[in-house]
Amino acid sequence: MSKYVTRQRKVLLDCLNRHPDETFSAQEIAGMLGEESVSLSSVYRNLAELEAEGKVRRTLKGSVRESYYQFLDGARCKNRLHLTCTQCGKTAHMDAEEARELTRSVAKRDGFLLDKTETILYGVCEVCQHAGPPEKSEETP
Amino acid sequence: MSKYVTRQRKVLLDCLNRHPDETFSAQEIAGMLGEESVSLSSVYRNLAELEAEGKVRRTLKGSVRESYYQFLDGARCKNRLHLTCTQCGKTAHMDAEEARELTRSVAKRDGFLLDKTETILYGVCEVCQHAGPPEKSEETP
DNA sequence: CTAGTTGCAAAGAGTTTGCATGGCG
DNA sequence: CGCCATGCAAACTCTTTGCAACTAG
Repeated sequence: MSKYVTRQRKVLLDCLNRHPDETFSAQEIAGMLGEESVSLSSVYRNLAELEAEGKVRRTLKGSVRESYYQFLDGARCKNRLHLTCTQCGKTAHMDAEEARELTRSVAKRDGFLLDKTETILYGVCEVCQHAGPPEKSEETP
Repeated sequence: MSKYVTRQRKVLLDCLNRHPDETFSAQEIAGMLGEESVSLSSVYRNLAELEAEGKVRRTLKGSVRESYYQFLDGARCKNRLHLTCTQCGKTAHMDAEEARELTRSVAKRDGFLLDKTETILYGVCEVCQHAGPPEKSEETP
């Protein structure tokens, strides 16, 4: 799709490459790049292109009507399932073997053909578990 | 929350009860009830209430910016994971034992604490697999 | 009668699009 | 120089909200 290598495109890709496991809204991304650097519409247009190329995944977070975009490292994501932390937003990759087992189990027991690219498992990652639950007002006395 | 039993509320609940495993957008629901029967805003307001009570789950489908609502049968969903078919939109329930195994596996191998209420596995259900892939234009010759 | 609900229309928020300008090749 | 990409602002869509009228209990 992309025929020209523009400054904006470079800045965006650079940013995504630096944050392979995180998800951001279009507005957050525009903010990270500096509002003056890339216009919001270009961010949207480029993300849409990247999504079509399979280099970026677009998800809908929580109950909000806002899209979140995540850079996909082809090699790391191949045949894996994603584990996204509902607290810090980072994504871990289930290893291929484990993913295969799950796929097999679901196929056998439920007759369900799991789609690895669409499915995301939500929960709390190791780091956040140890950090304890998010404090309600301040730290627990 | 709901203190009064209004006609609109009855109609909506009735409809949801009739379609426990399917997901619909607010507009689709309003349509099913008959536009003249319940106003769109009331549909939204009641769904929001039901969601807060945990009787309805709100998800964001595909890459669209539209919310989809699904009636949750408390008993059936307890401790289960949901398997939603990307083709027909219906949801099946992974049995409790299988869900427990998966939770355990993910905890041990990835240190990830799975959230059963948030996670939905996407894929193709048994029926749609046998029905073959969705025809592109018409039936395969 | 009183307080929760409804409907309508207007306000909001995120995303998309039309069009002129700008920049890559 | 030609065509793609950018920016801005207007257009869109889904969802929320304010407010007066309505109605369940």
